[in-house]
Amino acid sequence: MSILTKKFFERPTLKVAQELLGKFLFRRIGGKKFFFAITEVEAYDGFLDKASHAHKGKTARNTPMFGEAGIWYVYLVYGMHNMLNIVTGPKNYPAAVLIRVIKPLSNSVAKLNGPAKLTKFLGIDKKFNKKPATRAAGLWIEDKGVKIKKSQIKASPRIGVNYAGEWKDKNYRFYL
DNA sequence: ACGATGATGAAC
DNA sequence: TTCATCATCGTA
Repeated sequence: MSILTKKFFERPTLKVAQELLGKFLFRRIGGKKFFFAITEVEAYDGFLDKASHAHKGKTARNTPMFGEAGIWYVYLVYGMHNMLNIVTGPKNYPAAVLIRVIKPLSNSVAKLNGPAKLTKFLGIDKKFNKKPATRAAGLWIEDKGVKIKKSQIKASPRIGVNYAGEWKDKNYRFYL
Protein backbone atom coordinates (compact mmCIF):
# COMPACT_ATOMS: atom_id res chain seq x y z
CA MET A 1 0.00 0.00 0.00
CA SER A 2 2.04 2.96 -1.08
CA ILE A 3 0.31 6.30 -0.95
CA LEU A 4 1.08 8.63 -3.84
CA THR A 5 2.84 11.76 -2.62
CA LYS A 6 4.06 15.06 -4.00
CA LYS A 7 6.96 13.27 -5.66
CA PHE A 8 4.59 11.36 -7.91
CA PHE A 9 2.53 14.39 -8.90
CA GLU A 10 5.42 16.80 -9.33
CA ARG A 11 6.17 15.52 -12.83
CA PRO A 12 4.89 16.29 -16.34
CA THR A 13 1.10 16.38 -16.26
CA LEU A 14 0.52 14.11 -19.24
CA LYS A 15 2.70 11.45 -17.68
CA VAL A 16 1.01 11.72 -14.29
CA ALA A 17 -2.43 11.55 -15.94
CA GLN A 18 -1.62 8.29 -17.71
CA GLU A 19 0.02 6.75 -14.66
CA LEU A 20 -3.02 7.55 -12.51
CA LEU A 21 -5.01 4.97 -14.47
CA GLY A 22 -5.10 1.79 -12.42
CA LYS A 23 -4.30 3.61 -9.18
CA PHE A 24 -6.88 3.74 -6.43
CA LEU A 25 -8.81 6.68 -5.03
CA PHE A 26 -9.32 6.26 -1.29
CA ARG A 27 -12.01 7.98 0.76
CA ARG A 28 -12.48 7.77 4.53
CA ILE A 29 -15.89 8.73 5.88
CA GLY A 30 -16.07 8.43 9.65
CA GLY A 31 -14.36 5.16 10.45
CA LYS A 32 -15.07 3.58 7.08
CA LYS A 33 -12.67 3.37 4.20
CA PHE A 34 -13.67 2.99 0.57
CA PHE A 35 -11.54 2.72 -2.53
CA PHE A 36 -12.11 2.81 -6.26
CA ALA A 37 -9.99 2.18 -9.34
CA ILE A 38 -9.33 5.27 -11.42
CA THR A 39 -10.30 4.50 -15.01
CA GLU A 40 -10.59 7.86 -16.77
CA VAL A 41 -8.78 11.18 -16.38
CA GLU A 42 -8.10 14.39 -18.29
CA ALA A 43 -4.97 16.54 -18.25
CA TYR A 44 -5.03 20.34 -18.04
CA ASP A 45 -1.54 21.54 -18.62
CA GLY A 46 0.02 24.97 -18.44
CA PHE A 47 -0.79 28.59 -19.34
CA LEU A 48 -1.28 27.96 -23.05
CA ASP A 49 -3.96 25.30 -22.76
CA LYS A 50 -7.15 27.20 -23.60
CA ALA A 51 -9.30 24.53 -22.00
CA SER A 52 -7.56 25.05 -18.67
CA HIS A 53 -8.84 27.47 -16.06
CA ALA A 54 -5.29 28.78 -15.83
CA HIS A 55 -4.92 29.97 -19.42
CA LYS A 56 -5.95 33.53 -18.48
CA GLY A 57 -3.53 33.67 -15.59
CA LYS A 58 -3.89 33.27 -11.87
CA THR A 59 -7.31 34.05 -10.39
CA ALA A 60 -9.01 33.47 -7.05
CA ARG A 61 -10.53 30.23 -8.28
CA ASN A 62 -7.54 28.62 -9.94
CA THR A 63 -4.78 29.43 -7.43
CA PRO A 64 -4.61 25.79 -6.30
CA MET A 65 -3.39 24.90 -9.81
CA PHE A 66 -0.38 27.14 -9.24
CA GLY A 67 0.39 25.60 -5.88
CA GLU A 68 2.30 22.53 -4.78
CA ALA A 69 1.74 19.23 -6.56
CA GLY A 70 -0.36 16.66 -4.77
CA ILE A 71 -3.11 18.96 -3.49
CA TRP A 72 -6.77 18.76 -4.49
CA TYR A 73 -8.39 21.35 -6.72
CA VAL A 74 -12.16 21.20 -6.31
CA TYR A 75 -14.53 23.69 -7.94
CA LEU A 76 -18.14 24.03 -9.00
CA VAL A 77 -19.34 23.97 -12.62
CA TYR A 78 -22.80 24.59 -14.02
CA GLY A 79 -23.86 25.81 -10.61
CA MET A 80 -24.34 22.29 -9.31
CA HIS A 81 -21.46 19.95 -9.95
CA ASN A 82 -18.16 19.63 -8.10
CA MET A 83 -15.11 18.54 -10.09
CA LEU A 84 -12.19 16.74 -8.48
CA ASN A 85 -8.68 17.50 -9.74
CA ILE A 86 -5.23 16.70 -8.41
CA VAL A 87 -2.59 19.39 -8.90
CA THR A 88 0.51 18.34 -10.84
CA GLY A 89 3.81 19.78 -12.00
CA PRO A 90 6.15 22.18 -10.23
CA LYS A 91 5.01 25.04 -8.02
CA ASN A 92 3.88 28.12 -10.00
CA TYR A 93 3.25 26.00 -13.08
CA PRO A 94 -0.54 25.67 -13.45
CA ALA A 95 -1.55 22.11 -14.18
CA ALA A 96 -3.93 19.49 -12.87
CA VAL A 97 -5.54 16.17 -13.70
CA LEU A 98 -9.33 15.87 -13.63
CA ILE A 99 -10.55 12.53 -12.28
CA ARG A 100 -13.53 11.65 -14.48
CA VAL A 101 -14.45 8.03 -13.82
CA ILE A 102 -13.77 5.63 -10.96
CA LYS A 103 -14.81 2.01 -10.70
CA PRO A 104 -16.02 0.37 -7.49
CA LEU A 105 -14.63 -3.15 -7.01
CA SER A 106 -18.05 -4.48 -6.07
CA ASN A 107 -21.03 -3.60 -8.25
CA SER A 108 -23.13 -2.96 -5.17
CA VAL A 109 -22.90 0.78 -5.61
CA ALA A 110 -24.01 3.21 -8.27
CA LYS A 111 -22.05 3.62 -11.47
CA LEU A 112 -19.59 6.45 -11.06
CA ASN A 113 -19.07 7.06 -14.76
CA GLY A 114 -18.93 10.85 -14.71
CA PRO A 115 -16.88 13.49 -12.94
CA ALA A 116 -19.86 14.99 -11.09
CA LYS A 117 -21.24 11.60 -10.11
CA LEU A 118 -18.18 10.49 -8.23
CA THR A 119 -17.88 13.75 -6.28
CA LYS A 120 -21.53 13.60 -5.31
CA PHE A 121 -21.27 9.96 -4.29
CA LEU A 122 -18.15 10.49 -2.21
CA GLY A 123 -19.33 13.73 -0.64
CA ILE A 124 -16.51 15.74 -2.19
CA ASP A 125 -16.95 19.50 -2.34
CA LYS A 126 -15.01 22.72 -1.88
CA LYS A 127 -13.94 21.76 1.62
CA PHE A 128 -11.30 19.58 -0.02
CA ASN A 129 -10.03 22.42 -2.18
CA LYS A 130 -6.32 23.12 -1.50
CA LYS A 131 -6.10 20.14 0.88
CA PRO A 132 -3.21 17.73 0.38
CA ALA A 133 -4.07 14.23 -0.86
CA THR A 134 -3.30 12.48 2.41
CA ARG A 135 -4.93 10.02 4.78
CA ALA A 136 -5.45 12.86 7.23
CA ALA A 137 -7.57 14.73 4.68
CA GLY A 138 -9.75 11.63 4.22
CA LEU A 139 -9.13 11.59 0.47
CA TRP A 140 -5.98 10.21 -1.10
CA ILE A 141 -4.60 7.96 -3.86
CA GLU A 142 -2.70 4.68 -3.47
CA ASP A 143 -0.73 2.41 -5.73
CA LYS A 144 -1.85 -1.13 -5.10
CA GLY A 145 0.68 -2.59 -7.47
CA VAL A 146 -1.68 -3.04 -10.41
CA LYS A 147 0.30 -2.92 -13.63
CA ILE A 148 -1.25 -1.18 -16.61
CA LYS A 149 0.20 -1.88 -20.02
CA LYS A 150 0.64 1.00 -22.40
CA SER A 151 -1.61 -0.80 -24.87
CA GLN A 152 -4.49 -0.67 -22.36
CA ILE A 153 -4.47 3.12 -22.26
CA LYS A 154 -6.62 4.91 -24.81
CA ALA A 155 -6.48 8.63 -25.56
CA SER A 156 -9.05 11.02 -27.01
CA PRO A 157 -9.97 14.71 -26.98
CA ARG A 158 -11.34 16.08 -23.73
CA ILE A 159 -15.05 16.35 -22.97
CA GLY A 160 -17.00 19.60 -22.83
CA VAL A 161 -14.25 21.91 -24.01
CA ASN A 162 -15.32 22.71 -27.57
CA TYR A 163 -14.66 26.40 -26.96
CA ALA A 164 -10.92 25.75 -26.61
CA GLY A 165 -9.92 26.35 -30.21
CA GLU A 166 -7.01 24.27 -31.41
CA TRP A 167 -6.63 22.84 -27.89
CA LYS A 168 -9.96 21.05 -28.00
CA ASP A 169 -8.56 18.41 -30.34
CA LYS A 170 -5.60 17.47 -28.17
CA ASN A 171 -5.69 13.92 -26.89
CA TYR A 172 -5.50 14.88 -23.23
CA ARG A 173 -8.18 12.44 -22.08
CA PHE A 174 -6.93 9.01 -21.03
CA TYR A 175 -8.97 5.95 -20.13
CA LEU A 176 -8.74 2.20 -19.83
C1' DA B 1 -32.31 18.52 -27.22
C1' DC B 2 -32.46 21.25 -23.27
C1' DG B 3 -33.02 23.27 -18.71
C1' DA B 4 -31.23 23.45 -13.94
C1' DT B 5 -28.46 26.67 -11.07
C1' DG B 6 -24.71 29.61 -9.08
C1' DA B 7 -19.87 30.94 -9.06
C1' DT B 8 -16.63 33.27 -11.93
C1' DG B 9 -14.38 36.68 -14.69
C1' DA B 10 -14.77 40.52 -17.75
C1' DA B 11 -17.06 44.44 -19.28
C1' DC B 12 -19.44 48.54 -18.40
C1' DT C 1 -23.15 45.79 -10.80
C1' DT C 2 -24.59 43.25 -14.57
C1' DC C 3 -23.93 39.74 -17.98
C1' DA C 4 -22.47 35.68 -20.55
C1' DT C 5 -20.22 31.55 -19.81
C1' DC C 6 -19.37 27.13 -18.00
C1' DA C 7 -13.92 20.56 -17.31
C1' DT C 8 -22.28 18.09 -16.33
C1' DC C 9 -26.41 15.35 -15.67
C1' DG C 10 -31.06 13.93 -15.88
C1' DT C 11 -35.20 14.06 -18.19
C1' DA C 12 -37.55 14.19 -22.79
